[in-house]
Amino acid sequence: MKNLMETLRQHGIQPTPQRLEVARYILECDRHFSAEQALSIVLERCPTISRATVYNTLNILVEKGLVAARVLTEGAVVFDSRVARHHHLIDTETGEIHDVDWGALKVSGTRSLADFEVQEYHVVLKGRKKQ
Amino acid sequence: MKNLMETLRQHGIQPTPQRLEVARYILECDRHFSAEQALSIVLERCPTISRATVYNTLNILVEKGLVAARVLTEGAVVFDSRVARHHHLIDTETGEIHDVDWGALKVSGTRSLADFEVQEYHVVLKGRKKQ
DNA sequence: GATCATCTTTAGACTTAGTCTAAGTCCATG
DNA sequence: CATGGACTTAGACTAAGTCTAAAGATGATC
Ligand SMILES: [Mn+2]
Ligand SMILES: [Mn+2]
Ligand SMILES: [Zn+2]
Ligand SMILES: [Zn+2]
Repeated sequence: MKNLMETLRQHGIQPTPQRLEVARYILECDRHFSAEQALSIVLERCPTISRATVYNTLNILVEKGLVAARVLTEGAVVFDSRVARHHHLIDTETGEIHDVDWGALKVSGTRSLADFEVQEYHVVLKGRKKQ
Repeated sequence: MKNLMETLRQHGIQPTPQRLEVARYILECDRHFSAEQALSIVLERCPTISRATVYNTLNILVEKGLVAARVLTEGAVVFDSRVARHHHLIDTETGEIHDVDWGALKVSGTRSLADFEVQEYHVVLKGRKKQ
């Protein structure tokens, strides 16, 4: 959607060609992707981009709140272009990660955790498609 | 507690000296530990044990239900000697992982997730100690 | 427009967690 | 004693990610 360059600027990120390619990938791709996935696709359009730049860019985007980094499965951090809070369901057969709307689940008790101040939480579900 | 050798046998695991050392570590250590942590401590008592054996043993213990493997933070799978279901709270300042009793939180809505059959779920909370 | 500082990118080395392999050890059984 | 199975070992290998040092681009200032 809307001007990528503008979006980056509004978030205080200098829009370089490399950063724009990474950001473009995020808009076009699956919601959840790893840094290595992003790297290999961005490389097709921008054959000289370095691994370091892709990782740096993703980390900047996380820092500035444009994507979220989530630790859901083994092996690689997953970047999530949906930053609004929601839960995740992992298909135990395929490994696919599905979003679960925040409103679909209700968690109670988080306010009463003894001497901890809870800043955020989310539910990680595992299951499989019916049938 | 109780005879380690017996426990392994009861779970269908051949109790070798190396496996007993790994199991002993689990009983004595922090509840949540990484494979590399286990390796470096077990090495002190059993200086020729190999990395492969420690990883293999941990994986067998998981398979047989004696410990649980959890993906909670970046960087390494965490093994959890408390296998009964519970939630986790990650201290954002120290990185420490704390257990939250299953009964302390209530999650509703997991049964009504459209075409998914939920097999298990847990809540991952982030926060910090009050004060 | 030339100068200089700062920001950014690059290739590749490096690190860490984890897996794999091939050879060797240690039984048990015939 | 021979064979086989289960187990361990060292070390090579892989994959994700970080770091570095040098080169390149940008931008403010004169
Ligand atoms: Mn790995
Ligand atoms: Mn790493
Ligand atoms: Zn998501
Ligand atoms: Zn736990």
